[in-house]
Amino acid sequence: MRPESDTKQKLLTVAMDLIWESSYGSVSVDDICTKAGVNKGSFYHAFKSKSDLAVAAFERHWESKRPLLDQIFSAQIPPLERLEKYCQAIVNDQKQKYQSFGKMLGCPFCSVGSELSTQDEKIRQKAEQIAVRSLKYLESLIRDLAAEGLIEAKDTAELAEEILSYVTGVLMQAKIENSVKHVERLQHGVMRHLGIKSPSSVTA
Amino acid sequence: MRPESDTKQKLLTVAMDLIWESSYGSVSVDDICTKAGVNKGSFYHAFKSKSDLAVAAFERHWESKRPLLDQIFSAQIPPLERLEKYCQAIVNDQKQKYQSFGKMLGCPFCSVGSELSTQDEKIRQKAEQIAVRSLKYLESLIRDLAAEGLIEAKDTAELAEEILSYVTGVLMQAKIENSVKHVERLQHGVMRHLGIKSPSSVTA
DNA sequence: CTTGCACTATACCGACCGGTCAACTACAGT
DNA sequence: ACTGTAGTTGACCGGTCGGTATAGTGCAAG
Repeated sequence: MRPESDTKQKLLTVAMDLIWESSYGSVSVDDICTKAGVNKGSFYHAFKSKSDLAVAAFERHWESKRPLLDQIFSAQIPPLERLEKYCQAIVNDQKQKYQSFGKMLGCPFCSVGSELSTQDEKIRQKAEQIAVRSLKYLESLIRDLAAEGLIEAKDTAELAEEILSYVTGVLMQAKIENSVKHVERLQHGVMRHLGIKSPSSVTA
Repeated sequence: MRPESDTKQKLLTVAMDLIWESSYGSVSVDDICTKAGVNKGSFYHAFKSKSDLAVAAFERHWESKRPLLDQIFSAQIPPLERLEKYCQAIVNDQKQKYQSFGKMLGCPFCSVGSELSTQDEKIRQKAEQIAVRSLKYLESLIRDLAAEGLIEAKDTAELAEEILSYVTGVLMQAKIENSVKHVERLQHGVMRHLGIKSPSSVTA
């Protein structure tokens, strides 16, 4: 086929969708192949295992989100506004998924990471790597918030980890509660953790 | 057998252990039966499905933790000390599991809840119920902290949800990172979220 | 002794699992 | 036209899945 590897791309997209909607364990290779319109043999020509596909799907999903993240966390934007946009992007994403699927899906990296971290080391490492990448955005944001005197941060790295834990925790609880309500207060909770009082701008 | 249902108890305990160590999807009914020394027939005499067993195991695990929780959150203890003990209990539990299994296991309710919330409504509801029970402890604690003037809490329920999200988020990240380091800062992070400065007592 | 019942034991079910394989196709370089 | 190779196809593998069927056990009440 001409288009490089159409098959690979299709498999990655479909795998991410299916696994995000249910779980790694409950989605079979056949499920993925069927929905992607790809034969079993082609699957194993493109990826050497189901686990391998999951790792690649993680990477691809992150890459697909990067442009938006780079935009949100742009140094051109005042840090407080970055924070707002970040939280809003998460909330919007979750709401959109909720409308599509009728249920809260949470963070795919965390859901699968939490499911498989004790069993599949490669997937655990990938989930960890993505957490580390997320922390880079947050650390930079926190430093800039401190530079503007909005917060006092002696321990930037630790604070970033706390924020990430909180954000992912909220998404997990929202999934368990299967409700958007919880996640809508995300920004408020993040602000409280950072010790920022402000009602800030409207941003609407 | 005399001892009521020894079989049932054994299955519940073994199921919790195995599922906590790996995941719901990767533990089979046969695995559970073998490790519990129970035959398949007896399993399905005691529980009508694997999912049913999981729900019962959740309930049993919570009940086994209740005495400790009631003790930690006793109104006889100053609220700040309750908070410290709560965090310490979690850290100790995680460390102990880490030593036993060589890996971080996180919170079983959250791991399984996150894995199955979109697929098994009964398990989702059980996980949610346990979250609600946990919130009761936290809300009461927060009210008492406010009564002592240690924090200002207009929105007790929301604050309790935030703390629970943070705590479970930390446990999940610790599992993904497979490190105790992260979870050791739990108390510090909780204090920050509550806006309590104090280095407080040593408690060591 | 006999009946009834809670519980156990094991063989078994069809469906499905992740993964393999050899035959095949399409196309690039020669 | 010939060959090497990347990619495709679908039948097929042994094993395992959650769950069932049925026969058998020990025991307490009649």
